[in-house]
Amino acid sequence: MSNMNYWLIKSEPDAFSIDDLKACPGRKEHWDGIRNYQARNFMRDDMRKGDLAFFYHSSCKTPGIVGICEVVSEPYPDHTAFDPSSKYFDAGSDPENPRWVMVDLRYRRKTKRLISLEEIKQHADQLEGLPLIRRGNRLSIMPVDKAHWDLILALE
DNA sequence: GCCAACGTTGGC
DNA sequence: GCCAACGTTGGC
Repeated sequence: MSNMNYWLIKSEPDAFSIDDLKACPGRKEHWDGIRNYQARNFMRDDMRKGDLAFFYHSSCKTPGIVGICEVVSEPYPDHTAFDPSSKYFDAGSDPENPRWVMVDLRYRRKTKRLISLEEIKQHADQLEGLPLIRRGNRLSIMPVDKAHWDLILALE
């Protein structure tokens, strides 16, 4: 897999944790509800089957990377946008031309320990351009350079 | 719980 | 097309 991409995806553990993903049938789940255009564009244009992603816990006691998952589908329409009863319903998403997409993610493993945001920030000089450590960052799906991926994993 | 940062909406 | 108001994210 020579031209695969690496990612970081955020999830609030109170809503959906790495353990929740692990507990899913087949250890996989569709990653619905992305309603941010920048995150959508990354997913739609650059995320492909076989890519790997850090699973990051946000809005919790110690935010950080807790595991690794794999993209196991190509991007496809997020059907929750068409469901009026869904909290992700978007009347502006036309089923003939879907506005939002999702992918399927499969649990790979947990990291040996939590790699905290605080610790990642300590290596900021070697992680230039990583959106996670940019001020005010709110991206829930972001690309991670291979070099950055390797560096962060080496902290494990 | 606070609040800074950011994205989106909508009036003009 | 500008920009104020608003809602959300997410670290602290």
